[in-house]
Amino acid sequence: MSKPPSPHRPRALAPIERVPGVSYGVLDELLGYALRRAQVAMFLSFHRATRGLGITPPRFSALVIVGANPGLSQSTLGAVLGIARSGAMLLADWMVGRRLVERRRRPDDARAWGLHLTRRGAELVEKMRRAVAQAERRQAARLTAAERRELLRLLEKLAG
Amino acid sequence: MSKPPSPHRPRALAPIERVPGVSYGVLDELLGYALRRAQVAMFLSFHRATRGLGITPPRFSALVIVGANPGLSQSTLGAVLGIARSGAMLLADWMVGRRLVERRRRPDDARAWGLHLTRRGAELVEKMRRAVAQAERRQAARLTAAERRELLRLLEKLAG
DNA sequence: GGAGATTGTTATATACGATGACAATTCCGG
DNA sequence: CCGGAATTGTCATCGTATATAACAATCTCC
Repeated sequence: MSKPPSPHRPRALAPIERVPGVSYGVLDELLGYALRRAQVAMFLSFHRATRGLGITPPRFSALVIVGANPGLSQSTLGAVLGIARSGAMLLADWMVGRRLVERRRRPDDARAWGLHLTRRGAELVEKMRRAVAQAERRQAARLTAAERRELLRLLEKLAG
Repeated sequence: MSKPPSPHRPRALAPIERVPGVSYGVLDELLGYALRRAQVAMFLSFHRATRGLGITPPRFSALVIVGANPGLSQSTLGAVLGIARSGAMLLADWMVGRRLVERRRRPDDARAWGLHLTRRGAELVEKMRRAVAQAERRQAARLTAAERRELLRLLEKLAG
């Protein structure tokens, strides 16, 4: 069993433009490559829309998840986001440091913390939610509403 | 102008499973989130299929691009992949170190190198191409052929 | 010919995630 | 109810991939 390399990462802070005069070979036929280009485009749109909120997609996801599941443990947060416990802790530290989230002891399990949005956190989530929705709308403006729904459906189906 | 945070990265080496009993809130409606889940799934499929070849998606892309554009400069390679010159150089170093690619002086420009696949590189690209195509086929088996084409089309349209 | 852009290179910094260890606590089979 | 196994949060450490900034050599264009 070989050790897996690090996952495929969108690295660009600028759109990945097609370079004129360059042939892309088999890349043009591959879902993986198209997926990455689309993700970089969405990331940039996200970043533009949330500039100044100090947020990133993982942080946004974490806040939304905590908001939707009060009392969630850090381990479960990590599982939901697909990261290790240690990473979930750093994320929680960040949220707590900004007073967006509180750690409360759980009566049922003295090992675990329960994560809860503060009032401040809830307000920020709402602000972010609007900004992100706008970013989505702007980027997805390249598609019709029906195409957007279809794309969402196909992505879910592909990811399983 | 705030400094951009690092781009949205798929971090998981395991599929991002839905955790039962957890609500995903607004995330379920967002293209960005669906895109990431799909990309992680494709990355895992890629990794499984190319295990042992010591390859990653960026390296694969770089080799394909060099193969399709003999004599390409490192700067252009970086532009195509959407990374900085310095990163393109590391990628080139890796390819040259494995004797998959040669740097040849260009008669028209003494600053730039021209990158060329070696015979060994061309053979590896062909082997990889087959493995990656198989990975795509296996993962995209969740979709019909028509759905796969439609997904590709929508992703291209979204990325612009 | 010279100013300014481009190319490759190097050094440095940063961000994010994994891994592996640890103590406290909980769970579970007997 | 007891003791081993699993889980939780924490910490220290490592690895990878990126960016940025500087530099010399070279090219472009006026």
